Amino acid sequence: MIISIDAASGLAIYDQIVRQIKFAIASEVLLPGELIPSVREMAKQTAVNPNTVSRAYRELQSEGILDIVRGTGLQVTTGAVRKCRKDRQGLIQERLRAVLKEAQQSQLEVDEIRQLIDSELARLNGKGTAE
Amino acid sequence: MIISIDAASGLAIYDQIVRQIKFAIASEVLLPGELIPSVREMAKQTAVNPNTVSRAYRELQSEGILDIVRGTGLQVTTGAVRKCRKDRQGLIQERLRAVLKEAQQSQLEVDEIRQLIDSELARLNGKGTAE
Amino acid sequence: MIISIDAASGLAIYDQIVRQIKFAIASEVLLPGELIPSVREMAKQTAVNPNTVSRAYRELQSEGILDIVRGTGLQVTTGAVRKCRKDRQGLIQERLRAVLKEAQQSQLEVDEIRQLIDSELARLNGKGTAE
Amino acid sequence: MIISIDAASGLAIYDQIVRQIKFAIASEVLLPGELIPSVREMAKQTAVNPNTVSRAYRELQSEGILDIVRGTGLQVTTGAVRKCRKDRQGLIQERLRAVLKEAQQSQLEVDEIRQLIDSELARLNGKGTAE
DNA sequence: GTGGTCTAGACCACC
DNA sequence: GTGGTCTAGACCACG
Repeated sequence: MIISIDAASGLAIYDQIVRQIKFAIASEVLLPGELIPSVREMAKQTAVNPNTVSRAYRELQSEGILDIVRGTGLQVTTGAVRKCRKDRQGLIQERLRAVLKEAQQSQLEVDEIRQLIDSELARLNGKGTAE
Repeated sequence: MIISIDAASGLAIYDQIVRQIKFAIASEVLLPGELIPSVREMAKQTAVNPNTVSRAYRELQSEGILDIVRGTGLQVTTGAVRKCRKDRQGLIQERLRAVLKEAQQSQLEVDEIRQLIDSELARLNGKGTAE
Repeated sequence: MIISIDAASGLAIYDQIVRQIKFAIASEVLLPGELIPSVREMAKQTAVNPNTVSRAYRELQSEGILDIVRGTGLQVTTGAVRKCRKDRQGLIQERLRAVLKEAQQSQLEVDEIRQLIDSELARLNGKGTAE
Repeated sequence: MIISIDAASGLAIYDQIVRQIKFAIASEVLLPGELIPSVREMAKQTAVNPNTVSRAYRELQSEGILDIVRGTGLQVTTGAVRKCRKDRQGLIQERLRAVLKEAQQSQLEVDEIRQLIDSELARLNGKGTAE
């Protein structure tokens, strides 16, 4: 599982971690029962302070998505997949809605918005395919 | 000009005001030379703290989009339209890109993403038409 | 509202704060709509690090007991009283149960346990009355 | 001797073991000279990590309650009974005091607290009798 | 002034 | 090794 942090995005780092882990579980990159990377390991991998990682993990625990195995690590719970699947679309939708609402408010022509969307999707796919 | 604030969106309120005023100028809802609503009036209309409105106006002044007319108020500068037009697409694109990138990272099927986009666009247009 | 922290109790400090605030709300010492003491003020009063207070407040927020009023402080929500009332007995019961279970396991005579309870209750009441 | 561990209680597992062994000695369920269950056996019986059991035993050794018999195991020392008897009431009292103090702080009516205590005692006795 | 976030570094309990 | 807790101190956004 690869977590990529964009410190300049304006989104809280801990929240980026939370969301990406939910997505990983939703798409079964992380499976129930599996141990997620340790706080220290994730901190090293993402170049983020361990406390920040810990906060993200705590959040996931309080949502019932992770379970502590004392002295061993944090485990994906059995109910996590369903919960994360359910969350995934909502998380994306929420942000998408805000952006599209703003796009509309900007009085850009609908065509221009669609064009922007298409070019960005193409850009992402191109990138994804290229790598 | 109607400014609508979404306090729950997590986005900075002053920034929502800044962006929406830029959009209003770009689409010539606000014209050069025109006075924008006073801090007090805008604060009342948007139910936002006057200090926050003031901060947004200060930001726009420092970008050369608004001009102080002593004893009268703030007016849109002559160069504002071109500047805001130039900004508009970039501001939207930046946010759109971040959202679509996350959508892709979430491993949602491209079809599902497109579906979400279409349903949100329809929702917005429906709302816009209805009102 | 007075929060008293016992650092030697073994209970997490943030949790002591959470519980005592819940109790204050349950017994209407803190009322819905009221602002609770600021993070810095509470930190000063309890001689605890502001981060620790902040964590307690965040926990209460995520349980829907506190609400943020941007730039102003944290407010007791309208639903908080019911929620805290419901929690209160459970929180006490949980700890009481554990202690009594251990007391029983210790093979102390039931009479001895009752005697201990009575003497502790008397001690507390005496103290409470005296002060 | 039956040791029952409550992993969800938040109390240190090794301490639960220490205390219950002390109680067993105080009530002469474990007699001086007797060998206590091996680390491995105790670990199996309680479903606890052997290291944790080992730590508890080490603690009891350092308090002079257990004695190592080389190649054989750990036995209860002759002075243990007196020591554990002396400790027992204090250990219970300490916890009881903390819980009752919190109960009082919670502004629950004294009657309600007594009711809780009685129902918990009844519950425990009922359970104890049933088994 | 308010809370939110992040970093850095410490100590503890458990495996 | 694991996570949990706490402290100290910095910076930001909002009112």
